[in-house]
Amino acid sequence: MGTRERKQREFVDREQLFLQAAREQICADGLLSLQMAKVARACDYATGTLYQHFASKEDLLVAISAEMSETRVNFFERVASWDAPSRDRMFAIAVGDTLFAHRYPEHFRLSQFVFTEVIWQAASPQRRRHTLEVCRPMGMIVHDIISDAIVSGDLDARGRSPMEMALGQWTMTLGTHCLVHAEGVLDLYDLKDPYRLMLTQIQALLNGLQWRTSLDPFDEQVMSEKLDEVCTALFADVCAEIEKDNRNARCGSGGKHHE
Amino acid sequence: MGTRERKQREFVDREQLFLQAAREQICADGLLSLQMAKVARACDYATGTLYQHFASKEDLLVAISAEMSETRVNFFERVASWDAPSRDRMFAIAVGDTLFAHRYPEHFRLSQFVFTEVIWQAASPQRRRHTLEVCRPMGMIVHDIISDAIVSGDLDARGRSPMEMALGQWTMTLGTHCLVHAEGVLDLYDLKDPYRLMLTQIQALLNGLQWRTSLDPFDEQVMSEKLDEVCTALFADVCAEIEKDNRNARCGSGGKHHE
DNA sequence: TCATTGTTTGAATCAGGTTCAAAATTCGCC
DNA sequence: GGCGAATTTTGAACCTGATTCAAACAATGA
Repeated sequence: MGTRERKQREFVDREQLFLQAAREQICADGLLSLQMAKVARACDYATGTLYQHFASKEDLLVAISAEMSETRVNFFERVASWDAPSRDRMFAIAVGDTLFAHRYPEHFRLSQFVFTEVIWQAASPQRRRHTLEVCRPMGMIVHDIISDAIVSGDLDARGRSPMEMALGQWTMTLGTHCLVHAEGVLDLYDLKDPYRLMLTQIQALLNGLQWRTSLDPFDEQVMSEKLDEVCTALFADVCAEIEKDNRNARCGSGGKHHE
Repeated sequence: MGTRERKQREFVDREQLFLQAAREQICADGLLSLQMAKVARACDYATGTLYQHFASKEDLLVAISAEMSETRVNFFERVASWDAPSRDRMFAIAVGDTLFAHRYPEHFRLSQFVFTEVIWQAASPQRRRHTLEVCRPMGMIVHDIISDAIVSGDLDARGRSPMEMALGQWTMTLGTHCLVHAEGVLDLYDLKDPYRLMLTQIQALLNGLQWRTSLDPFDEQVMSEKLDEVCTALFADVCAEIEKDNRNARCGSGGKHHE
């Protein structure tokens, strides 16, 4: 009899339900006002039941972040299976990330919070392990792109490991996400459209690493073409959705937007 | 009579005292276990008095971060008054930041937390304004370095504003700080000494921006020389302190170190 | 000296995360 | 179906720690 399996599945489903409800609450009222009791109530369960799934509020937050990361991994996977020069794939990673940030504006806000010592350490070790596991493929995909680049002669790593070569782009995207969510900071210097600026800087970085084929990052024409290429080849659906959603409330599955 | 001024000064002193105590508590027991009542007690004041200075716990955290940022600004200022080629100064900014991170390991951990929506929004508007004001000079110094570079012909900004040109390095350093504090992430890919790797990537970026004079970022010899140059010219004291403190507990003014 | 105004105090309040004994449900077996 | 054991769910009670505020205190000034 599949009783055990059914139970298992129901448990997973319920977890999904909780995660979904929590995500909606975050989108609707902000990270600040997420309350365990409210999440449980919203799903018609008692508070205690929620604690069967998540060891603490922090644990829940990390779990949400991990779940969204799975979607993010999917963006990376699209790039991995793209048949294009290594440098274009590397760039596509960055583009995918900016699209992801547009499509799920809450993700990086949450993830910035979650990777904070206070939250991260308060989550259960299993949760932390699982979360890192979920994120791992992103790194591996980048790793493979760089390996390809080295093998094919597009890039001379000069004895550096692939991930060491990746660090610049990685930190640049990460830093951009941080900056975007640090309210008021970009305004200090009147910086608009940080993601577009980031893509320019990334191309400059790739040039500096002498990753073939070099291009002029300040040529708007060329950049727009590169961007379009990636969007149509890999992220047509996402771009369409972003278009559609523009000027609409949207988040996860349709709560009112916070603020 | 200077009664008003004396009062004012005493108030400022007390605030300093609170900030100091809070910083020590964070260093000793971690961000998690900072307690308002304990901070007040440690200074021999009642809890309520602490609230004369800080609107909330979050407000206090932001204030600590702002205070440490003043020290960080000092690092930037040293670079600003350095008589060296623009590119070397730009690089020195990054070096200064890595030294700052070594010297005050708690700062970026805290600042990552503080610029999180949850904390930032919970601080008082005045505090937020003041904090941004404190940080502003850092951007301005970078701005001026880039302006110099453009004027002197070291850099062709191609119509970009100085801060737009700075964004790559800015986000790269920011992202590196984040990564360093995201426990477990660097281990995933067995990355050691992220700050050294960052400096390499930054040189690559500056090359990619065609910022004169280009150098080989993968030449350890050259990089070490550049690094030494900055350390001896601008941060001799800091480097000496770091040397000295190596393998010692230290934080702010000598609490036991957390974890 | 006494009223006034401003400051400090810390016990009381409050919010919300977490626990856990009791109630409900499910399961295995006859 | 009926019964007791095992598991799951429940939600009110508990607990921690931030925040408040009425009373005590201190400085000011006439």
